[in-house]
Amino acid sequence: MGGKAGSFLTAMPSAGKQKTQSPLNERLAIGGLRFTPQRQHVYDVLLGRRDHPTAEEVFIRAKSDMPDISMATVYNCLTALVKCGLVRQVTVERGGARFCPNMQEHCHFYCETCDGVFDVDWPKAGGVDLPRGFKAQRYELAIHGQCPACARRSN
Amino acid sequence: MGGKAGSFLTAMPSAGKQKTQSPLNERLAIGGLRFTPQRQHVYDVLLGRRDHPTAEEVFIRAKSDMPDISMATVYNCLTALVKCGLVRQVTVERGGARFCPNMQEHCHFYCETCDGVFDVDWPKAGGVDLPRGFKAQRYELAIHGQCPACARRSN
DNA sequence: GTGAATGCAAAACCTTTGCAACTGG
DNA sequence: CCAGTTGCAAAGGTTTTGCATTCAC
Repeated sequence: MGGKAGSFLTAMPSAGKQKTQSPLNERLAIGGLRFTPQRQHVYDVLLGRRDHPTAEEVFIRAKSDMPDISMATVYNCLTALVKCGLVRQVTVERGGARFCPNMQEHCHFYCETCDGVFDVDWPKAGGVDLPRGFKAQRYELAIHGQCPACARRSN
Repeated sequence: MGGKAGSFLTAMPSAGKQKTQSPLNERLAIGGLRFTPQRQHVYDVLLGRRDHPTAEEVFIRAKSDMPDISMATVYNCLTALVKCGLVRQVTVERGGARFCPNMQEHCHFYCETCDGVFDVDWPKAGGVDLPRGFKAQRYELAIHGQCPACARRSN
């Protein structure tokens, strides 16, 4: 709710503002999508922050550097980024979807107290015996509980 | 669930109108919630079908036997059932939340083609190394892919 | 040049809320 | 009796859509 929903994470060598727009460029092309400054910028906004912003939060951050960008375009860009495999869409129980540029195998930990979302290593995705005939493409594990800060506070 | 549409699937072992309102009854009481005919009926609707209906689908089904029930009440009942541990709320990427009266340990398989939701055994919930300090309360695994029928059709 | 993407506003969709009347314990 | 629940309608928040304009390829 009110809180900043900050979620820091495992140290990631993310680095800000690399000029390698190449991957976006090419990834979009593969999917028949066009490269636009808006898509680059939305992607940069996501890369620049390691929390898991909602579409609206992305919009606000994007707008500060690109005042004319619209909400509809942000949704369009996010959808394009998800389609070309650079961003994961994370569905939460309450509130809007969140977006995450970490494409490594991992799952999400949701703090029920502060609503923060944290990345957690999950190397062995899979490992479920599916009934015959089912074809799995993607596994998503959500863990609900309390993050260290909130757990400490409620002790 | 009553008489209408009776043709197929007399199969459900559940039997109509059982008098065992006891579990709902008690479960609600434990949480300080009241037993009402609406809550019983919404629960019956969920038990009577093994798919994973949305709130609106529950509403439509409930309304056929209880014409005065309102959407707000359906939401209220579903929330109450979730709170007292008789129903799971399942969040999907597209469309509204779905509700599932199967409380055994299992995960959900989402067919990307037909949007169907299937229960899959998942005995070993857990098995993730959480960073120090995180306290897990609940694990939810979602598997996305194609169900047998859709997989066959797209071959 | 042409179709795709943008920006804007309105619509659609899902869920919650306020409130008077009702009811379960 | 009284707090919790219902039904209704209206509001709230999120996402999509229609359309004229602009832009990437």
